Amino acid sequence: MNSAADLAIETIQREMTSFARRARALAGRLHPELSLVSYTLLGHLEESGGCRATDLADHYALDKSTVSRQVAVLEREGLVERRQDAADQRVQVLQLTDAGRRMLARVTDRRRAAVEERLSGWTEEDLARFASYLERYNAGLPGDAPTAPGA
Amino acid sequence: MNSAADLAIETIQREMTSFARRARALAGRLHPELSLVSYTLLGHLEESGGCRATDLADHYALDKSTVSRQVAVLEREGLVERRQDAADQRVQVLQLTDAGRRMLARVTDRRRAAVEERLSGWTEEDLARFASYLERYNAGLPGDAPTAPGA
DNA sequence: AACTGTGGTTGTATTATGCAACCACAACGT
DNA sequence: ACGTTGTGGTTGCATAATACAACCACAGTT
Repeated sequence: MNSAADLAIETIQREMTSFARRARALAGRLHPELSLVSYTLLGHLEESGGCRATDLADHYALDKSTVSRQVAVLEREGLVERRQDAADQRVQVLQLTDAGRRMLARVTDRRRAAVEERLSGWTEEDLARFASYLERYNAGLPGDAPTAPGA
Repeated sequence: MNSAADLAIETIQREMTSFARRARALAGRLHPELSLVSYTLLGHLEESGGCRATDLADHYALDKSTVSRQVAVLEREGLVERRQDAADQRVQVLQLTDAGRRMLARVTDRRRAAVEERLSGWTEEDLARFASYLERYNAGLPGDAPTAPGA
C-alpha cells in the first residue's frame, strides 16, 4: 500500500465530488436558458451529427422517458428536430436545428469563458496536463464515451 | 491568444461538464442510501466539526429552505443531530452522530474505491499532479461556490 | 419599545427523474 | 401468414430536489 498515492486518490475523490456538487448551480447561473442536462444532450447531438433518443439515454445513463420529455421540450423550443428513419419506422433521428446550434455555441462559449477565467494564471504546460488527465479519467469509465478525441 | 492553451481550456470545459453530468447517476448507483447532496452535507459537517444550516447553504449555493429540509431528513435518519447554541438562541449547531460518521465513512470508502479503480495504472506522480490541479481549480473560483449568489 | 438583521421552517410551485404500462413497429420462428 | 418476442418511444403515475416568498423567533441597535 502506497500512502502518497492513497492520499492523492482521496483528494481526487473529494475534489471531483465537490466540483460535481457545484456544477448544477453553476450551470443555472451561467446559462439559465439551458439546463446542464439539456446542454449535454445538445452537445451529444452536435458531436454525433444526429442520433436516436435511446442513444442519448444509454450514453447518459438516463431513463428513456426522461430523455423523451427533455427532447420534447427542446423540440418545442425549436432547438432540435426529429425525422423518421427511412429504414426503421420506429426510429426518430434527432438533430440540431440551426437555432440549436447557435444556442449550443453561445452556451459553450459562456462556459468556456468561465473556465478560462478560473484557469487564468496557469501555465500552458499545466493546462495541457490537466486537460489530458481529465480526458484520461473520463475515458476510463464504463458506460460512456469520451468526446472528440481527435482534438 | 494562445491556441494550445485555448485547446486545453476547451478540453477541460468539456471534460468537466461530462464528468458533472454523470456524477449524479454515479452516486445513485454507488450509494443509493445517500444522495450526492446529502453526502456532501455530511462531509462538510465532518470537516467543520459542526456548523450551522446557513453555513451549509452558503457553502453549497443552496437555498436555506433546501438545506432545512435535507437536514430534517438526515436528522430523521439519525445521521445528524442539532443542539441549540448557548450564545445565540437562534442558532442550531449541526453535528454528525456516530451513525452519521459511520455512514459517511462507508460511502466515502465506496466512492474512493470507485475512483481508485479508474485511476489504477496511473503513476504516483500523475496522481499527485492531478490531485493538485483539481484542488487548485476548485480553490480558485472567483465567481463560484462562496456566498452571495445574488451579487 | 421599535426597528432591523439573522437563522430557520413551512407553503407552494417547478423541474428532473425513474418505473411501469402502454403503443407501434421489427424480426423471427413456426 | 400469424403469433411471439424484442426495440424505440410516449404517457401516467410517484418522488426528490430545488427555489422563492412568507413567516416566526431571537439578536443587536437605537
